[in-house]
Order: sequence, then structure tokens, then C-alpha cells
Amino acid sequence: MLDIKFLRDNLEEVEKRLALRGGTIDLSEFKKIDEDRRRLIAEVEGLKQKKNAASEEIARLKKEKKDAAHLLADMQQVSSRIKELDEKVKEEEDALERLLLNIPNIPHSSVPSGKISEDNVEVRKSGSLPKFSFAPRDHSEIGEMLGILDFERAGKLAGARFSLYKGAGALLERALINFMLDIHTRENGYTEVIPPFMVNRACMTGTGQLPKFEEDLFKIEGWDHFLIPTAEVPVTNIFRDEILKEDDLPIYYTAYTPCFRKEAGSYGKDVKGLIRQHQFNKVELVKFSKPETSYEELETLTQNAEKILQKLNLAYRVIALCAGDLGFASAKTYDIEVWLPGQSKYREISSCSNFEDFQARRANIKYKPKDGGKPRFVHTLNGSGLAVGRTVVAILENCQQEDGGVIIPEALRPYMGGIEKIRKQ
RNA sequence: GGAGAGGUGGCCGAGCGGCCGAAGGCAGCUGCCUGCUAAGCAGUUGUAGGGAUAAAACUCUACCGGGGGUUCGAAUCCCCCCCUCUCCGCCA
Repeated sequence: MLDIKFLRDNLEEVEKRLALRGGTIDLSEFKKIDEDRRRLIAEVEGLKQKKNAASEEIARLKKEKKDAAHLLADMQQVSSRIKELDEKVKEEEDALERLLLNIPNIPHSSVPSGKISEDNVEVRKSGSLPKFSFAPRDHSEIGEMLGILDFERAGKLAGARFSLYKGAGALLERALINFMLDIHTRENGYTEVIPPFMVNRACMTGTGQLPKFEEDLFKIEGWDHFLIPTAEVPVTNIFRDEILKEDDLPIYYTAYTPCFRKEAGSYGKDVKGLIRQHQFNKVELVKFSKPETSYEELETLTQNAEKILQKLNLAYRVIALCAGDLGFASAKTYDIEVWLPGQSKYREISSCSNFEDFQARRANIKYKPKDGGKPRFVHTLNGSGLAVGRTVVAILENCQQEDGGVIIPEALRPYMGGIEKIRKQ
């Protein structure tokens, strides 16, 4: 959510900067509602002032055992008028809130301009692409061949876009989760949390999934709860409606959770394999920072995620998303894309964003400055560290051998009971 | 699922339908005082939204879990909802 006062005072500038995302955003509706609302507030507050004065007067008269009948009659009128106006104010405020909740974040000045993913800018590359003396296979083929992934039976259990890991495959997934959490907690300074995997509507609104993207979420029938599409939601909302101390910041949390997404509108995309699932595992990084340092925090958060790929010896690149490709709540996003020989492509494995105060304003997360000033909104950031299923994909494809086996990256072996190679089971 | 208790300011905690935004205490801040610390004394300290302002000062309105209702007037009375806690049952 954007700052209403900033919007009011910088309407054209905001329109211009939002237009960088593509499409046009017309804020004239906002202007009208805001003005109506303020006019109504002025009117109703005047009446309330009058009412309060009269009530005092009535109390005084009654104490002196004098007649207050005329005032009582007047105030009955005023009170019902106040009630009417209060309802109108409420309507305007609701309309304003609906509007504000649907306005995306303003792209940061460092965000590359552009409308489509082709306009994204590569920031850096790391690692060397593997060379094969044979035609590298796709991960689903490798997984099925080795007997560690079973998409057919997963379909029987839950349908398309679900997976069944078996044996060394299941172990690999679990090893990666532990490996990532250990790096982030021991080397990168994050505190591990295990949040609920379903949350209420307020949380989803706080991080920006609602009200606009309800069709992407799984809702629990008969409850106002949703399965989380990312740990970002529960973890960012940990401090919802709280005022932190300046000395508490920055706060770094990491969390492993499964993630649930409907993937509505992606029919026909990545139908095979682990790339796009209704349920997948992810280790998430979340930061709460002071406004002044949030862009430095974004850089280190991205590096924290990259470190996992470096330790696994996987080639990747980091790209800065252009304005048109930014998520709704994000002011700036780096995607980390890992090299997948099976597709001869880099594919997203992490997305690291600074939301500035956009989520904090929605979720009402503030901190009190040490110098005694007014509480200010924190900046929130998050990134995948990493998507676990896609990391399995990367390992299977990058570390595959001609015989169909897969060499486990050294750093992961302690987590795999010392296994060096996955062979056909 | 059944029975009960409770939700008040950063925290604890009082509150008869009428100066209650809310006593008192703690914590915090500012002075004074003491060789330092502790104690003591005095003052001060919430959030949001309007108006005003260059910005403040200032001023108004709202806020005692949330939403309705009664009333000239509600933290206080009534209704609904949410949350927390205790006991019983069931259960990983």
C-alpha cells in the first residue's frame, strides 16, 4: 500500500512512475474519493464537537436540576445526522482502502525500464556450464529412470502438478532443506522459524496476495484460511500490528515450508516435471530492516541465496527485473536463474525483493526510532533461499552421468548419508 | 465437541452511563538533588485521522478485542463475532 499523503501530494509523479510497470493507472478516482472523504470528515467532526459540548451542558443542567429538554431534542437531530454522515465517511474510507490495496508498489529508481521479461538486465553470472559427451537428459526422465521420481503415481494421488519422491530422491529433497537451513542459520546469520502453513486473510492482505490474487490461492473450505503460497506470508506477518525497537533491526528469519499455488493461468506451461507444482518445498529468507539500509540488505540477501548455488557448484546468473516484470508488491527484484542443461536454459530458482514499506504499511509493522521520534514503517524483504524442488532439478540435470546416474555435489554428501552417486534403484 | 473465565495505554492494574484518553503502579524521558550508583522530589511520555503550518507549536475528532444496538451522552447497559486461558472428552 502506498502512503496516502504522498499520493495526494505527488499524484502525477506517482502515476508516471506506476506507468513504468505497463498499462495505465488512473488515480483521478483516488483524488475524488479522497476529497469527498475529507469534506465529509470536516462536516461530521464539526457536528461531533457540537454534540460533545451539548452533552456536557446537559450533564451540568441535570446536576443543577434544571430543564434540558430543548437541548435533548436538538441533539437527537444532530445525533442522527452524525450517524448518517459517519456511514458515508465509512463508505468513502472503504472505497479508498479498496483502491489503495489494488495499487501496486512504485518501482525503485534503479529498476531497469521495460515491459516484458526480455527487458530484464543480467547483473552477473557465476560458475561454468557443464559439458556433456552425450545428450543431457531432462530431470523428469532422469528421475523416472533412476526410480526416484514417480509422476504417474503422483497423478493418481492428487493429479497433475504434484509429485512423488522416492528413495534417494526423497532423501535429496530433505538433504537440500537441511543443507540450506544450516547455511543460512550458521553462516548467514538468520534465525530459523517454522510458521503455520495456512494463514488468515489479514496475513494474505498484509503481504499483498489479497485482495487482488485470491484466484491463485488454495482456500480452506469453511474457514477464512488459505494455504500459504510462500513462507514470506506467515514470516513477514510475524510482526503484524507491532512496533519494534530500532535496536531490534535488522531481523533475519529463514523458514522451510511447503508452498501451495493454484498456478491458474499457466496451463500448458512446464507441464512435465518438478518445475511448476501445486505443492513444492522452499527455504525462504525474510528480512525486516530500517528504510535507510534496505537496499544494502537486498544485495546481501541475494548473495545469501547465491551462496547455496555456489556451494553446490551450479552455474547461475542474477538478473534485475524490469519494471514491467516486477511483482505487485515489489519495488525491486533480483531473480536468480540456475542453468538447466535439460532445457539449455537458465530458469528461475530464487526471487529476491525489497518491498520497502509497501507490505509494512499493509501489515502495520513499525519501529520506534532511538532518538524518540514517531514510529516509522520498517522495510521488508524476502527471497527464496532456494526453491528446493527446482534445486533438485538443477542437480539431476547438471550432475547427470552418461550411465544415468547422478553425482551428488560434495557439500551435500554429509546430508545424504555419504552417498556420492545416485544409481538406478 | 461440552463447561467456565477473561480481553482496558509499552507492561501490570482500577474504573458508579456524564471533564475517563482513562486512577494507581512499573518502565521510559526531562529537570532538581546526592562524590558515583541507588533512593528521593517535580514534570513529562499512546495511536490514527482531519484542520492549521514552510515545518512545528496549536486545535479538533476517533480509539478501552472487532462489529452493531440503546441513549442527548457508553470503557461502563444489550446483541453478534473473534481471540486467549482453565477444566472435561477426543487425539498426533
